[in-house]
Amino acid sequence: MSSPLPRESYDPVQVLAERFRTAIAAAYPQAGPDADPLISPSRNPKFGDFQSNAAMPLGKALGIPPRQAAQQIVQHLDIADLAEPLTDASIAGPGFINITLRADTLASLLSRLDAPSLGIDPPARPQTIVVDLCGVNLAKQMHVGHIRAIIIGDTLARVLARLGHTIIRQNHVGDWGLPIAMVVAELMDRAAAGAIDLDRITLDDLDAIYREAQSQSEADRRGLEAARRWWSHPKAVAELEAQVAGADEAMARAKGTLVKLQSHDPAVYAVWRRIADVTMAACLAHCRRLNAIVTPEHSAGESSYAEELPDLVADLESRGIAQPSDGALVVRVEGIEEPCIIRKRDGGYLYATTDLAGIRRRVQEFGADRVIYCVDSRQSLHFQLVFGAAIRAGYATRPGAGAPSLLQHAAFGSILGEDGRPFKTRAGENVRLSDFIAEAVERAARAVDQKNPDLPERERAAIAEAVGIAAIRHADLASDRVKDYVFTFDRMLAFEGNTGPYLLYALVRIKSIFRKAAERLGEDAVRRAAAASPFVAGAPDEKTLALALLRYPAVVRAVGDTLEPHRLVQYLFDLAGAFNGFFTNCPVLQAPDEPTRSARLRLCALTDRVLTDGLRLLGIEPLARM
RNA sequence: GUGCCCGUAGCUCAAUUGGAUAGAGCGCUGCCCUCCGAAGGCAGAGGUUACAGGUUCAACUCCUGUCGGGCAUACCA
Repeated sequence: MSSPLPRESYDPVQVLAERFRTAIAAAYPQAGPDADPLISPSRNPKFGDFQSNAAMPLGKALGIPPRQAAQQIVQHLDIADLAEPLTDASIAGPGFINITLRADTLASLLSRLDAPSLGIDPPARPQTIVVDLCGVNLAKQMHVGHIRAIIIGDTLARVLARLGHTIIRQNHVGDWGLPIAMVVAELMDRAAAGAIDLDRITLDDLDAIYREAQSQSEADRRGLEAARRWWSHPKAVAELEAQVAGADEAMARAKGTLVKLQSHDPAVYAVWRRIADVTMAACLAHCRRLNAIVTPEHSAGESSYAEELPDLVADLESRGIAQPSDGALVVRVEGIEEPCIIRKRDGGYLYATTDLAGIRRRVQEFGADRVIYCVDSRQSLHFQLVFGAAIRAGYATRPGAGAPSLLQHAAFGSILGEDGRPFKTRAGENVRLSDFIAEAVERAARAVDQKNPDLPERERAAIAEAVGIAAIRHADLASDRVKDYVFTFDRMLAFEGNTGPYLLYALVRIKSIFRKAAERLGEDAVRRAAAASPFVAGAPDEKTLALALLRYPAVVRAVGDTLEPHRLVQYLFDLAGAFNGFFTNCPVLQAPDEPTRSARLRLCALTDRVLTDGLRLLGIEPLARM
């Protein structure tokens, strides 16, 4: 079948845009070649498949009634080979031009889409993109708060890689500084006293010690200040002063430990190493279970920047970018009142200092064109300051490049409980990530046992794991990244409506069709039909499905541009819905004739591929049965 | 105090970045399995998009103000 379409065009929006651009240029040469055809899929099927909104701004710019402009455009428009003939009724409202594609156009667009790339071709100039994700701290148990940085970061990395860019994942590990030194010191004491066995220490133990040390030093200090201000009962103050003296002593000891750590004192370093190993083993295991690609090679601790910091600060100071302020050293960023503090009065460095070193390494050593930080939205001021400082310092510019690389904070909101407050256990504690995942999988297991008790137990367990993880990832990606979202297990694992399992289920139905088809028609016949039958998009549900499929490449690109995974989730929900409509109204194996059956088999195969591709971008592993 | 983010159906969320009558899911009321998996589909009810102005052919979307909520605000990460 010879097609009138340009070879490379699978996207109806682009094909139509080209034709409209030509028509506009012919009708209104004075509008210039840049006049935007404003093609978009129609929201409402009764307005056809696509619409052009070009006439309104054009009419405005040229002082012509928009409907008249629309008529002029239509008169010069040559799309008879693609679309149903345009009539007076095609121009609606203030000047919308409605287009309904011909069934054979849809068929040939679908066959273009049905290439290995699924319409997502490598960019002219692939970028190197660093994605900062996960972000754990040593000696701290992971909790639900971490899943967003893992899941969103992993998804964005997958999408950008799919778009053909080179991705460098970076798990920025908080493994340095006084808090860690305190844990090291405490651990060494306890080990020396024979109270613990370093070889058998768990992350839970470390977490407990960390929190003890942390709360002690902070609470005492705050208590003393409050006491001085409010009570000022001499005895109470004296008592607290004694406690703070104890805390100060612990602090002094931690500082000593930190110095030894920095000089790689073997005994101290070994304990620190042990803490890092225990923490990272747990972290990477969690990531793996969540289907997030984070490995040791992706992990760079703050410790790896420690030695660069004095030189970095000296560099900023000598070039006059950093200036003293109130004893500290700061970088001023235009338009922001707060300064970016890079060295404390006592000479210590801060996380902003480390992040500056991080940007320098990522841009200048790794050659990043773009650095994306998947971090909590509460850090947004911090990143504004650090980005501003890095750009001022030139650290964000690749050697030889004219302009700074793109630094982006892909900020995300918090996970809230049903009461609208941060998601916590009944006791008010953070929900441990392991408990959280376990509950999701357990609930999924109950559903699988109930709905499909005949499957072997092993398979049921594997399905429950996949469904539970799918539900978690979907829930975390489904709504607008920057907003907080309200989480409940009940809703997430109701398995109805826009959930992970719904998407998996649509795919399971497709797989089931192919299983049955292979039984009845033979594997080879099915494979041939699925790979090469002419597409047909005549029935309404076939057409809806076809239009949904054709949107896929543009959606993936939009996610890469906006860093908003919920667009892909929403799209896949639409696609799954379109397939479910097709499934109920367009029998495949019972199709009225052989050509229809083959065409539908191919449509199923393409839907399978797009759905699978999209789910994988979300880090959701497809299933054959559930 | 200042800055940033947010306010959409009873609940949880969308709205192709300024386009037509604001859409889904849950819940509610009814249907649809002798037919490829009902974790599905179809239909119904449910809205002054917090409020008041403004910008324009067109505003949930942009601007100003008010109210309400969250977060952040110099030496912790």
